Amino acid sequence: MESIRVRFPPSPTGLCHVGTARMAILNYLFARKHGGVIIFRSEDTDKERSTKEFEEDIVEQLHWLGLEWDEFYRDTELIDRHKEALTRLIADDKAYVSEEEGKKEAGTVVRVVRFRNPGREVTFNDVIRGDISFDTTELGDFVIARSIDEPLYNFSVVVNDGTMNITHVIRGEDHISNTPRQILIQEALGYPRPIYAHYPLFLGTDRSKLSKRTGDVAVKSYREQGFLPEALLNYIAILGWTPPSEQEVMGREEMIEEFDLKDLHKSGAVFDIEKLRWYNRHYLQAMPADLFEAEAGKILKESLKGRNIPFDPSIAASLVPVVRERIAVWEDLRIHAQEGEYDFFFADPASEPSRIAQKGVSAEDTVRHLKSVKTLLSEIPADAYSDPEQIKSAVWEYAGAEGRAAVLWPLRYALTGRERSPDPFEVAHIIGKEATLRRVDFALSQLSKVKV
RNA sequence: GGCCCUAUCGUCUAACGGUUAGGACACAUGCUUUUCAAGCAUGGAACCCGGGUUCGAUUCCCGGUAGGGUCACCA
Repeated sequence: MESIRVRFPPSPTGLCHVGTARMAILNYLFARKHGGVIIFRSEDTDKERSTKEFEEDIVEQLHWLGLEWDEFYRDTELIDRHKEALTRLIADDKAYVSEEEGKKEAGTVVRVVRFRNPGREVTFNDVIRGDISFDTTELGDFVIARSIDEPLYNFSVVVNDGTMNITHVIRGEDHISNTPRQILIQEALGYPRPIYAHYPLFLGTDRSKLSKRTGDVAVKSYREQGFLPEALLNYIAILGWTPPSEQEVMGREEMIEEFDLKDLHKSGAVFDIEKLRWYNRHYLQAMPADLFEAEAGKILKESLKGRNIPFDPSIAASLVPVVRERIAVWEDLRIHAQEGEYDFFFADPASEPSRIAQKGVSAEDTVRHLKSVKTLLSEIPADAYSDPEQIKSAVWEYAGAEGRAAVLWPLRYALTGRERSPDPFEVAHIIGKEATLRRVDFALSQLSKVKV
């Protein structure tokens, strides 16, 4: 077979959505697998709805996902070849100019170009679905151009695909019903028929076509929420495709290696954000520590600033493992940070006296425990705080003897001022000996107030 | 409504006539160094219905039902 040529033909009438991304990903994997050429073609035929901004967004988001292409075109810049084809069709009497009432404004007369439909059955083979047949007589002499200068989508794609020697048309099944009329035009123009593969659409949670109504669809919005491109790429590719290895987590190269159109599914799949989050957590775990630290630090710093809490980069650095196991998406960290979940790492908490004691444990016992713990913690050298295990072993025997909850809860609360937090040893390790002892002292002073 | 497509746990899926119908996400319970998170273990959870074909159908065929897509001078 001659070399493979595929296309990404988004229409720039909206932000890049996950459906656009999927179309690009599937074409990309296929082309790269076979060493083919990828053509990005902005289908801006509809001048009223198409904008430069949308086109830029699509290009930007696809690049963000790590996709590339070899050639770039805009449909409107291809008008000469559309006109040539249209003229030829009319000259051959395969299309004709028709004067009729304008649909947009009643009473006006327009001259549209209609395709002379031979009216026969069209059967085409779809790699994913097998043979599909349509009786095209019901289509009638459909309109292919508003005027000689304004070709319509179904006409211009055929000319574009034909003149660009596209060999494989891989697109969503919403185009199945366009295929027979495109084939008719294609045959009238004498272009070879490409190989078709129509994959099913992503579904929203209500099982209808995924749209703004049924879920978040803009790639940009996932990006802003802090999803990683690898995660989105992996999830979108795998949803509706089972590679031979049946692996779910795969990087780009691995996916290219395994890709085959035949393995695409025939039925639609619900786009599940929970599973996407799971993928994202996975890729966040795999992220190099320094990159993770940079991003996490940025978010923490920004959040702390709003509450006038001093940011300490070295503390932020040691927070990497703590944060890493608590978030699936960067947005989670933003929310947690905003709720003050990490404030105590950077500034002493204002412990509520009434919450220091573990439920059911008296203030007297709690004071006794905290004092003992303080002694134990002050006896170990400051550099032992570099290892949470050493802190733990200093206190562990005592806690075991007196009741872990009774001892450890007040310690943890004294250090964090929160009902929920990482364990006290991890916290002590991060804030260091000095702050640890200071916070225990403060809790003790708070308790003395409540005792009266 | 016409035409086209589809049909396994809540969701994503495996199975290519014979399986205790497998896995992942989510969920529930338990465990681990109080709480939270993570991790680990365990558990509940599916073959749309009816006819055929066959010794035997989740699997093949037909019909029904349900869901989706599409019916523009949008793409």
